[in-house]
Amino acid sequence: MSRKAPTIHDVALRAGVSPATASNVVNGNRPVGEESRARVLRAIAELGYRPNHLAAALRAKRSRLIGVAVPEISNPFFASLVHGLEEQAAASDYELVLVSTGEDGAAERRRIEALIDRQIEGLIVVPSRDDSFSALREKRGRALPPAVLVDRGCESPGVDTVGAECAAGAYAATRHLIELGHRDIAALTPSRHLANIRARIDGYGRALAEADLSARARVCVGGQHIDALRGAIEQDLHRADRPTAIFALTNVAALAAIKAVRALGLDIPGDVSIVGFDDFDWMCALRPYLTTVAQPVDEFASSAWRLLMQRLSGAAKEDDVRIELPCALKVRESTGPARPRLKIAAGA
Amino acid sequence: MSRKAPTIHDVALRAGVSPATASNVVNGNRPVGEESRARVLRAIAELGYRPNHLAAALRAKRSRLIGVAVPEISNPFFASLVHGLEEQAAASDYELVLVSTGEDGAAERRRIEALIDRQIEGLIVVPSRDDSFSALREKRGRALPPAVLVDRGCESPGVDTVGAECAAGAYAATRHLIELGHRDIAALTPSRHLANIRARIDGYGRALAEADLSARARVCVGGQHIDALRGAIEQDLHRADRPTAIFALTNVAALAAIKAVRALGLDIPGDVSIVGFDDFDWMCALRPYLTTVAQPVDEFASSAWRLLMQRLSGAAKEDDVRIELPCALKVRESTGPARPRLKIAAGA
DNA sequence: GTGAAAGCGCTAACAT
DNA sequence: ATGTTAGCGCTTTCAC
Repeated sequence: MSRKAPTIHDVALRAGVSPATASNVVNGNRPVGEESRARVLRAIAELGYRPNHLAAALRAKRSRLIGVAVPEISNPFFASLVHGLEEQAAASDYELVLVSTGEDGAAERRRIEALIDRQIEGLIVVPSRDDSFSALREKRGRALPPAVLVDRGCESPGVDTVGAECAAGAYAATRHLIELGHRDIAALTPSRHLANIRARIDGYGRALAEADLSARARVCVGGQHIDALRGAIEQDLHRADRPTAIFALTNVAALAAIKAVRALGLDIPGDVSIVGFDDFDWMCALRPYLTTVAQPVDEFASSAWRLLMQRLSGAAKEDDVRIELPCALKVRESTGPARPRLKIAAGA
Repeated sequence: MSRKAPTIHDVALRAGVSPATASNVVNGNRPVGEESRARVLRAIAELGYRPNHLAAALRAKRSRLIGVAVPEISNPFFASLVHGLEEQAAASDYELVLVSTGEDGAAERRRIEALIDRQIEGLIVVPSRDDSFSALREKRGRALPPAVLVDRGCESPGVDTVGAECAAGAYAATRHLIELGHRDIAALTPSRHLANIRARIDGYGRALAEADLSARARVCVGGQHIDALRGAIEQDLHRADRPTAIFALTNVAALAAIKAVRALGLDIPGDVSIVGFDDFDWMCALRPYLTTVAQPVDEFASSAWRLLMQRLSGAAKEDDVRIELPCALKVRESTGPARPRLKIAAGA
């Protein structure tokens, strides 16, 4: 270790000016004369001075830190979201403090409170439950920083939100399946507790209803874990009146559905068609390329960032802003015409 | 906005003790009497006091912030790494500040310096180049926090590193291909500039050499971008003596190889076998399940964290610690026996 | 345009 | 076991 890092005081000393002036050179808060500026700059270079953001943040009450909380970083959807947010942060001279909540309410609250205790200026959250944020506010009173909820909790009062038109996306996907002649279409979902999931179920239900298929609606709820999801849909697939198509309501559900169908030796889309949710590279690498409802995740990130910056600048109006972005149905190879069911597992 | 948040001073006042005692209750730095402790705790609850980590960090010179820099968050390998690190952080009462460097040296330096200016206590980096860290140290002198390099730069002096036994992994993969009868095995890689990639190339070369196939070695360098990679290997695939197997040295290269092979209407593994690198869920969802060299990414995270914590506690010895974890060859469906080449694109 | 002085909220000496 | 004091490094009044 060399001697301790130079402070702005050292810079000021060496430049023969006051700390205030040195500070003003570093972060142009006030105009500084040609002469002084040059000397300060020189001193900075000579000393290798670097500002201490912590101290600046404490004094100015601006940490330039944004807290980000997602349920699970390795989920490609959330990973893409974080990626987009990081890009925005880098461009606006902010840093991201990232926590993972694991779809667990208690852990979520602890992690988000840790973020707040660190004086983050704003919060971007994919909550584990729709009411997570309201619950948090109840606990913390008005001491919450500006926040934007993404993907989930899109009806939460008192906070801006960004989500997708899930009902429309799900409707389009289900229509697609119906037009292919499917009449037994199962929806596979981790839970029914999230509004965005319920919107997907609604879209699915509406498409069925329009085709007079309401009686055949079946929503298979499999839980968060992929193995549980897979087990749940596998049971359904074992029935004599097994579905000829599965609409997976999340990307994890899609993976589970694929594995279940494979495990039973059924062909995609020959025996069972599959529509997934979300979209990323690996979905169109291996066969069959997955038909899916793509959410505009990059726009999620940029919209959430924009909303948050507006709140931080105080330029936002009182009302909560609700952004709903359209989904896009990507028809690829995992969906095909319905065929009469054969007995399953009748050999290779 | 309600009135400003209570400080530890307010707590002390209300509990009728000194700020020091209140502080000691909050973060058990020194023992506190039963009586005082109870009153402080009550004051904290009544006031809804929350400590300001920024101020604590400034004073104690311990930010409990760890900087993490990865080339690209949405790459599933890095996403898993970050996920693992976040788990460790949550368990040790640290927070992660995450930046993305985009495989770009200049951006990397800027982002990492931003991290340092925020007084992070330690740094976990997947550098964009093997010498990134040395270059950084040159610029910043000894003012660098303890750091651990993961995956890349594993020979950098003056810093602990965690990586995989890439040469052994690549050797095993290539042997596997050779045992299947392949003699024209192309290696596809984004670049040759990273030591871990070179180790993979070495392992590949050694296996070829042992089988007297050195003359047929071909390393196809395609660049960072997936389309470029794909174009590069597609060219190779167009040649009359096209490879019957491709060993993709990264997960992005694997994706590119698959797309290229598909685009030419070739069958995997019938016409071309493929071995990938890294391992994650989607690799064994769609067909054919990808044969791959799996790196122990969770162990990367836990080892890196452990090393960093040791440095932070001062318990580490002087010497750089080098951890090399074994890879595992996962033989699945994308590799099969070599078949004589037929003319390509001869119709459906 | 510049400087002096006063803290931001907290913890670490040094007392007792 | 507890209190008193003095800052951490910075920015911001308030003067000039």
